[in-house]
Amino acid sequence: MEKEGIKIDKKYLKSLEDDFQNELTVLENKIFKESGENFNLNSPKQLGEILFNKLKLVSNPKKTKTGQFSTSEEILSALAKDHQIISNILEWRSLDKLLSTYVKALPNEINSNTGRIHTKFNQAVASTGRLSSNNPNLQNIPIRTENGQKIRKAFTPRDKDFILMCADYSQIELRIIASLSGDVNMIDAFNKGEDIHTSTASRIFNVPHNEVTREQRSNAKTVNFGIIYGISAFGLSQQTNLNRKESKILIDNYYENYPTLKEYMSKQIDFARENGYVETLMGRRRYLTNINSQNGMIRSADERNAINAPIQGSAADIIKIAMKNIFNIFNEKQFKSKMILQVHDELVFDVHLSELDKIKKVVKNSMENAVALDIPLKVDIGTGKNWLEAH
DNA sequence: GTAATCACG
DNA sequence: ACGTACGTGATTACA
Repeated sequence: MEKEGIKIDKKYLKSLEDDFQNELTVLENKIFKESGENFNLNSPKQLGEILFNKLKLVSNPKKTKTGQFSTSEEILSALAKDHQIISNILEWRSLDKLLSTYVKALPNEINSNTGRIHTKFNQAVASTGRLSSNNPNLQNIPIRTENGQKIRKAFTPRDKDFILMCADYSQIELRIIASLSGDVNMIDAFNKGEDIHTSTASRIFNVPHNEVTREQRSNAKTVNFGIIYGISAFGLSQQTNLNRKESKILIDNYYENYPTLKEYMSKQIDFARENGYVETLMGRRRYLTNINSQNGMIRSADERNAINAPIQGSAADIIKIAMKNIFNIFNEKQFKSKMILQVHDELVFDVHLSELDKIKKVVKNSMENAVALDIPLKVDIGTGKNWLEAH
């Protein structure tokens, strides 16, 4: 994958650079006018001074651990409703991030021999066994916002005879925790092919499947993610519109509905206390040296890791097995198509058009059957003339 | 070199 | 009472 690299559309990025730059200038002028002075918008320190000392937007502003005013997205978003300047700052921030980290930086990474970008995939960095990517990081290319999606479009097939293909695991971490725990309620939902978040919502809010509201599904989704992270009532309340008490009730409901999952989580923590490590499906260990710490906060962090590491790590094991099998088949069959990126639960391929049907089958089959769990693994595949379309 | 922020799964 | 979600990397400011 490092050697193959991925092609980007340099001209397109250049025009995007101009668009973003123009928009930033407009926002900048508005912000400075509203502030009554020019300053470095990229300095959280200067920005904090303006917002909270000069304009006095709130009476008791939150500070970071070094005593500086916090101007994080989380803090500013809460103020956006009442102050136009805030929404302009947030917009400027996100646009400037995209411009400096991606639009301007990526073209400089093109290798002059291949005309493509060659990242590094590190195999011994992440403590859970995931890969990481750097120089440049191609595992955090934007996708969530509209402007971010414009950047994804810059990633293309290597030439006119190729097409990009993405294959991603659907809900792999929840499927893993369902399988490892053996919780029949969650296993059932996956086996029936149900939308897992709707299914969870139906259970924890005690309403029929077809009466689950958007908000209920959204909250259930957050709880499902929280479970993977080693949930706390506080953490959940931060991520939802629920307060701490409501969050606790929801978590208790969750455990009542998935009792075997709860049991599994307790057993993982007990195992870690006893042995000082936890392990993944394939036996990769994560040592947890603070699992018996007297300091509650430090101990809790290791307890969350005792839950999370086997899940995140097993997902990493599984996709690595799939990658190895795919690589071997590609070699045997002497395909012209190449595997070019891995993004944790997703593989990206530069596919020769003549091979598309075969490649689709090989990849889907290899990923879905990398290991046998108590639940089927599901893989979604897409193709397109750029990375956004293929997704 | 560290802190703050924010991009992704 | 206290402080908290898991895993990464890049950019920028600033001491």
